[in-house]
Amino acid sequence: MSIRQNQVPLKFEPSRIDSKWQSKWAEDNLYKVNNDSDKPKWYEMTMYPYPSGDLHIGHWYAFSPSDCHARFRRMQGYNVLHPIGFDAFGLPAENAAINRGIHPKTWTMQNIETMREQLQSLGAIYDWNREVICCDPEYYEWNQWIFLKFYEQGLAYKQKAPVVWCPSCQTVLANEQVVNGCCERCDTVITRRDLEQWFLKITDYAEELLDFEGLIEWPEKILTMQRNWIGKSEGVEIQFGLLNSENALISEQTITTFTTRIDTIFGVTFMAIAPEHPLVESLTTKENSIDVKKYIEQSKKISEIERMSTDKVKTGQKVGSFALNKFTNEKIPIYIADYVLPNYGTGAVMGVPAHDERDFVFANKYSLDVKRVVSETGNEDQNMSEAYVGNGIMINSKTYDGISNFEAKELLAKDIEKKKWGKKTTSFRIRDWLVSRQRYWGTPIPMVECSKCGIQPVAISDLPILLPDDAEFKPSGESPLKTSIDFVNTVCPKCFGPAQRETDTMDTFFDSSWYMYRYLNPKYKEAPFDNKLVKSWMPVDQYTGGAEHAVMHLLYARFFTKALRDMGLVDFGEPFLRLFNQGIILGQDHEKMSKSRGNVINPDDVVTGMGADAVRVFLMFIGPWDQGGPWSNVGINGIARWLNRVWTITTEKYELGSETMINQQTTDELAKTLHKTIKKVYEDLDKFKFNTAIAQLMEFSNYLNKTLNTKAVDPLVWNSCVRSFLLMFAPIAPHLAEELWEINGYKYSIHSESFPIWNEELISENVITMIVQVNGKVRDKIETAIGMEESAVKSLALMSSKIQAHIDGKTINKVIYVPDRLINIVI
RNA sequence: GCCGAGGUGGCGGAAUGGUAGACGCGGCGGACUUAAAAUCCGUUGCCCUUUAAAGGCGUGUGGGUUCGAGUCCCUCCCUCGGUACCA
Repeated sequence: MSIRQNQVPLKFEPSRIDSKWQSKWAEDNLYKVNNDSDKPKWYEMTMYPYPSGDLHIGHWYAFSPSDCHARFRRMQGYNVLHPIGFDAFGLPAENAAINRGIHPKTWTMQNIETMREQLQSLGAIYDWNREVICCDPEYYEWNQWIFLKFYEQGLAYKQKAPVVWCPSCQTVLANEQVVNGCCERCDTVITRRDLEQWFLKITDYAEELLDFEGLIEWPEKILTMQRNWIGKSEGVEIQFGLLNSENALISEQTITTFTTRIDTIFGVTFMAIAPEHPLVESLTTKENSIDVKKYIEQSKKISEIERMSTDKVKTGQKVGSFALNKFTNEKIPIYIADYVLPNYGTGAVMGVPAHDERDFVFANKYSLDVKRVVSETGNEDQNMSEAYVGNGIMINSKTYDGISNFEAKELLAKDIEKKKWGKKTTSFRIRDWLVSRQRYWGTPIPMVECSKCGIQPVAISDLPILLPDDAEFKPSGESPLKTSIDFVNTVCPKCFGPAQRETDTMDTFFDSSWYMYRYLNPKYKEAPFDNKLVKSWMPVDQYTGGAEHAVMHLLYARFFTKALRDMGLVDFGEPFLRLFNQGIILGQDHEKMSKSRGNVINPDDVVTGMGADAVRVFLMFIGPWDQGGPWSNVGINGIARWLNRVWTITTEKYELGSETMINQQTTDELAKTLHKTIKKVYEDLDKFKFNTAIAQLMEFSNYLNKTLNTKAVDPLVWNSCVRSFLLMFAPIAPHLAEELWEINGYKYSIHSESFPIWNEELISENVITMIVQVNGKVRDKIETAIGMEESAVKSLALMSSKIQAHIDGKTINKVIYVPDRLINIVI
């Protein structure tokens, strides 16, 4: 794919120009960002890449438009910080190490080397002095520092939690390593294991994370996804009594369920609890114990697989005991069922088949009663073919009959609280963030376990806790750090006796939750970030990146900033004020790019042949940035042609011949076109509408081309048009713009210039094309002066022979007049 | 299933409720050339028409609102993305 057929030859040497300016900019520190500036600040960030070792076209699609936007802000007069770094910890490094025997550190650092070079070929305004590499101890030391702060605040805690386990590889798997319930590497069916693991209490912030007030401009789609992810629902917790099969109360104990539909309490016909529920054992009667055990075993194994592949198979197992509905005094059977999740609500569900789809399916399968208690407009039929989940009037609910179910919800909740049977409560879907990874290539969690003092935090003065080089990271069934004796054996920070280090490492989302602070001064030694710089630069004004990070990364980052704020470390609550999500670049076949499809485009090949600017411009031109779109080897030729034309227009000698006449009208028209162009390009770049901005510039260059042929304007006017054009071109095609700026004899650098400003007066028209419609259909167009009266336009329109032909003596019922736009004659 | 985005020429895509198809690709015709490529000029939604003029039809489907709908409302179909037993 390195040689494309029918490639349009360029009039300039792109590789020469690219490297010429890239090295000049670097030498001059042109893009070094000054922290002290009179200009207003603009912090524009793009999500940093994982150093996979190869910069693919998707990276170009993410980075070149964001660079263009940052450059535009720069030319608008902002002091712009547009940093880049590497998300350098993570699984692929460890996999490469396991497969190829290279140390993860070596592999990662080599990849960063090559990717840094590839990134430089973009010609972006990155300030490389601020590069962040999070596998560097200089960075992860502060991960540990922040972790200790979280621990101090009670936001970090250790608890048993299940992990996905591959019995064959003897290793913990990440969710994405599980394919159809099997290990992606060896295809073995996975199981689960309970391990003591570290969590961050993001749930403390669940309510506040739902508040998006502090954000200026985020896509509604992302907010919805975050809302759903947090999953707030308000309901009632209510206790049920417990009976054995002889109707005797088992104990004073009760079982609590959470429901959002307390209005259906009279329709409860069974209770379903999670197989993991703590009361399962005590509720299981002798005659059911074998079956219950079997069901629990089975759900442990199958649940994950079933969940992924099948839809809504509801199974359960009777435990033998009964629950007592305190409102009806009815005795209802208790089941364990894997559709009830142990970690949501109370892990127990009151089954109301008539008004819940899942309960309905379950009741059908086990022949349980269906009892309708909410009536949809008078329908009291008890033979239901499906659950009725809507609202209505209460029936079969004793004293609550006849009122709306909304009202009943309120009354019942109050009643329950009065009787002390339960309480109103709010439930969240979001769970605490599990940050422990049983992996080598990550930040060591700075904790120590002492047999005398228990879990102890490492002293801040002992940071960083370095990742040892000698750990065996090949899978063994334990955290790899356990194999480094020197690492594990340490001294208790409290009693100075022998102790062991925590051997889990941190989730890489920990790194990316605060890297925006570190960019400000990645070398800062006193703290994770320099407060003075945080005050002047944060929060990030514009963040761009893929929508795949809608919930995890973006939610974690918001949580971090709120937690840091509550510790008094920052004084704002949102890290990213504006967010824009780019789409996905597709292959030429309109399919997602993948090696197996063979439709991958290697940007290096194209850049070598056509230059960075051609690639940048094409990627921005194919369509709206947030929609993504297909690459095209043929389509990029159009860009090459355009760049050639730009080259010609801006380098050709413009001189008036002896017989050339300067035409005032042509000059005025050119000025108007220029100013219209400036307005359109300015407004489009502002809103990330690169495709239409470029289209407008193309139109303008076509117009300039015509002017070049007629030479009917003064050379001074011509030169100022070329100058303005180049300035608009600069953020889009920075190398070529700089070269042409130099050829035209302007002072280096174009990238230190301001974006042109348009003059609204020059844009206003005095003659417009009036559309004349008959019955809403365009029949003629007439030139009229601006601001013409309706009556005048009407008589002009009626004079048109084309219009006459359509009216043809019929009576005019009505005339719609839109000033300076159209007139519609209705007959 | 639910949530979100979208469906416009041969293709990528433009269009504050007011000229549908900007800009570009591709195609066609011409100029230049021994020739080809490149370049330049012209042309290009479909139908009818020898051509032109003049019509007619056209933004996934079917309805509606409006003087006027790609755009607003309702029904359905399809594509893509996200998410999933949340009680």
